[in-house]
Amino acid sequence: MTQKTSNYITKLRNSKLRPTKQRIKICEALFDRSETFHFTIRDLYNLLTNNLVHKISLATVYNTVHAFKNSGYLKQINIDSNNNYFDTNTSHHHHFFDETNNELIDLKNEDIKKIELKKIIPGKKIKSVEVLVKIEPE
Amino acid sequence: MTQKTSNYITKLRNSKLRPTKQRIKICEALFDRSETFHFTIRDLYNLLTNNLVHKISLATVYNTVHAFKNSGYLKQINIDSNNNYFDTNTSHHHHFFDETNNELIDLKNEDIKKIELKKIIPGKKIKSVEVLVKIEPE
DNA sequence: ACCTAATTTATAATCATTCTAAACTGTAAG
DNA sequence: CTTACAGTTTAGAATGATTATAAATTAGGT
Repeated sequence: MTQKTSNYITKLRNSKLRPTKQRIKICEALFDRSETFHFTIRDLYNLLTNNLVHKISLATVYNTVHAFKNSGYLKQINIDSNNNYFDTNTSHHHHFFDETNNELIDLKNEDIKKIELKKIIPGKKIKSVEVLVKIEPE
Repeated sequence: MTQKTSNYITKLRNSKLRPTKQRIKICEALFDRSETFHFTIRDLYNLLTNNLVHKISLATVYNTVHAFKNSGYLKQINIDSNNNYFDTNTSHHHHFFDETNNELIDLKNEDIKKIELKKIIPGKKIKSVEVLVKIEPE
């Protein structure tokens, strides 16, 4: 077994999932990359079923992606109600979004000046601060 | 005809919509308010059909809200894929979102220190910068 | 190799949203 | 004031994403 595969098995076990053939294939599609990967469930499903002999059902893709999201191995990005994206970059960061081609680009936390709020909500604490920068051709 | 009603008719005409009974009712529900109103289409539909004798169809609510969004009289707020909100506050501002009760709170642009990006995308210009602050009980 | 609980899968169900086409209405011309 | 017609409303159908179901299959321990 390769180092990569045993790494996937660890991720799966940490997500309370047994390492099955289908889930390993999903891990390969998601994590065997040099760049971060922004995708919709449909993107991932198409990628998996176009390239592989053994089909993986849509339900399994949904279940596995959501388990990884819940265990912190994937981040969900909220752009708008039409596009539900996930991100393999789980560090604290933000995004550019180009609506002309639905392209997402990471904006590293250090590439944005610290966000300072002058307003607080009594009885509430801040859970997260997300910035979305929409861009368009010049 | 009241001042308010003629204001609604102006909004409708500017949105390329004829002022019909249904659309005036929708305007009253949306714009006859002292505070900004955050709502989903379903919220608005329930509000309209619970309180009024004459029913308004869901399709008309969708059509009218989207026309107002396109003409700039409403702003769409992207929280997550489950909740598609609209906002009667069309000024440049941001939001707090409390997931425990799905409550949205405005964060005025002057209540946040100017956001400065150290990264640019060649060939692209910035269209909008949206900040979403998720909060939770302390 | 067996047992059992977890998993996969096709399919159905659900939910938000959009589409459709027939009935209705606002508007402007006569 | 009436008419004509394009715009509007509406119920219901269609769509598309997501979730649920339940029967067949599989993983992991004994």
